[in-house]
Amino acid sequence: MSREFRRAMPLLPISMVMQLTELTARQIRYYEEHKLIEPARSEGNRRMFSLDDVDALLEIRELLDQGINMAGIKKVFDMRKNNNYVKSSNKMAISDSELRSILREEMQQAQIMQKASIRQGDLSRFFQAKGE
DNA sequence: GTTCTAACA
DNA sequence: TGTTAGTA
Repeated sequence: MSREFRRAMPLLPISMVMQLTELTARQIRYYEEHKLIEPARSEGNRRMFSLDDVDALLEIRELLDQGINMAGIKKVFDMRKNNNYVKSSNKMAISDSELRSILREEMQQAQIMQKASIRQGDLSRFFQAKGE
């Protein structure tokens, strides 16, 4: 119980988190707006991040690198919350089945809006992988 | 000097 | 998202 307590303990200023995650302050604050993380606040209203926050941020960046957008990332996080994700040994940022699930919905939405929403990350490979 | 919010490019 | 303005 002590370990988890410390992981949730707010102690890092945004500058540290920026270096640890390679994310800009703008992005970190933006993700907070979208409830992907909820850092504590110091008396001076300064954000105080816990190791859990950094962990979440690292995963967000992981998904970002894979070409997933905010909407997709939100879905992944919601899925974890609802499915009560395995948090002990599973360090995978995201499973293939999950990824495809997200991607499928993204594709449908993109078609509906007649506007590609996630073309940046060469997502086609996840759908052509059948023949491979 | 660092971080915050808000807002505009 | 980047960046900037005006603060705390």
